[in-house]
Parts: sequence; structure tokens; C-alpha cells
Amino acid sequence: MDVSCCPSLTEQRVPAEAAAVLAPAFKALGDPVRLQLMSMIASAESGEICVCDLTPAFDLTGPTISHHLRTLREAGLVDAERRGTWVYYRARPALLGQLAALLTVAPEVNA
Amino acid sequence: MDVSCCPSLTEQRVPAEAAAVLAPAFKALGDPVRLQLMSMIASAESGEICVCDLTPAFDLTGPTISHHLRTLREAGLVDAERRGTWVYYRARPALLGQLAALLTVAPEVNA
DNA sequence: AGACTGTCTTGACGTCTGTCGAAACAGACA
DNA sequence: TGTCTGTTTCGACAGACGTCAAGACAGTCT
Repeated sequence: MDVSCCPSLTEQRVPAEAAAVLAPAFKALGDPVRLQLMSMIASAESGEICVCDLTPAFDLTGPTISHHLRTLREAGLVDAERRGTWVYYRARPALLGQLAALLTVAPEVNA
Repeated sequence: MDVSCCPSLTEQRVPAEAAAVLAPAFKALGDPVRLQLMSMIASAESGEICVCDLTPAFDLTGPTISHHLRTLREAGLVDAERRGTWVYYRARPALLGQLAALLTVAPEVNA
């Protein structure tokens, strides 16, 4: 399912099918906790981060963090992998880049 | 309130205050109808578009479209202005650009 | 094997969201 | 001034969402 990846929001109307695919990703980012989780995962130096490093960063219970992580996972924004005792999360740059491209205000279009 | 505007998600963790400001904007974009509305507004040739052109593009009642437009307005993504009989909506590129910057996957960082 | 730790799933609860119909408001035209 | 069209607000309803406590599952260590 390859939604049109490149044109910016400001260039042409987003087709309904693309909107249906992309909107859930924006929605997943639409919670302050998930936005921070996403950035913690995406900015992890080793490319991945342990849930055990994520959970204590918030005043929320483990299950709640787990729930948010699942939302991010289902939106296609992150990937999870269990390795021994801990579960590691990694960002999926592709979709992130697609969202960014969509939002990018035409770089050279005020000409 | 000027949230840190430039660093990407992938560069450093989004601070809680920034997340609190930015997440509502993502949330506003997190509905297929609003995403399409946003793109129709942002891609309007004259820079603005009449509600009367927006409403018939969806299988939804006027009040529902109005509700979504209000959400976009309250998120700071669009501006409305009444001129005579019709109301015109215009995009606010600043916030859009901020969101794009946040999402942009480090352009030259695979070096 | 048994106990322990870390993570996820389930079930529940109150709140928010998307939608509509009906009504209110703003401006134009006769 | 009165009526008509376009837009928003109000009230209501079903469904989704964020959160937690309790329980289930996975893996490790003794």
C-alpha cells in the first residue's frame, strides 16, 4: 500500500485514500506522551531504546506506556523486538519522512 | 509561546512543553476529513478557499464540516475570515512548517 | 523446577470525539 | 423590513480514547 509519497499538502489536495492511510499516523502523534515517546525512540543513539528506559520518563503506569507504544506500532511508526528480558523499540523513518514531506511548506514556491 | 521550532524529532527528545503545544496540531491532522480539508485550504490557488467549496466535497453535513474547521482553527493551522456572505479559510504556514521540521528525518545525517 | 523481574493483555471507567438534526446568527437581496 | 441563503452553535448519541488495577506471559537466575 504505497500512498502517494511526495507531493506536499500545499501542492495538491490529498486524495481520500492517502488521507485514510496518513491520518492515523498523525493521530498517533497527536498525544503528548506518544510524541515524546516517538522522539525518544527516534533520537536514540543506538537506533533503538529499551522500554525500561521509556517507562520511568513519565508519570504513567507500565500498562499505559505499553498501550501508547502499541498505538505507535500499529500506526507503523515504530518496530518492537524482544531480546531477552527487555523489549527494544526502533523508529521506522519511512513513514515519518512521508508525513514530513506532506507537511513541508513548498520550499521554493513563493517564486 | 515559541516552542523550540527547529530540531528534528530524530535529533533530540521533544521536551514536554513542546509536546504539549505540538501534539494538538498533529491530533487535528489526525482525522482523514480534516487532513483533506487542510490540504484543500493549503493548496488553494488564491491562498484561500470558501467554505462553500469545502462542504460539497464530502458526504457530511454542513455542521460537521464546520466542526472540523473549528478544530483546525483552534489548533492554529488555519485562519477564517468572513467576507460578505461567505467565509474564507486560509492556511497558516508557520505551524505547518514547524510540524514538518519536527518530523523531518535528518536530511544529511546518515553521514 | 521454581521464583522473580519485566512487559503486555484484559477489563473497566470516565472523558473526549465525530456525527447528526434543530435552532441561532450574519449578510444579501427584494 | 422581511425573507432567503450560508455558516456556526447547541444538544444529543454512539463509539473511540487515555488511564489504571489485576492478571497473563516471556525470559532469567538460583
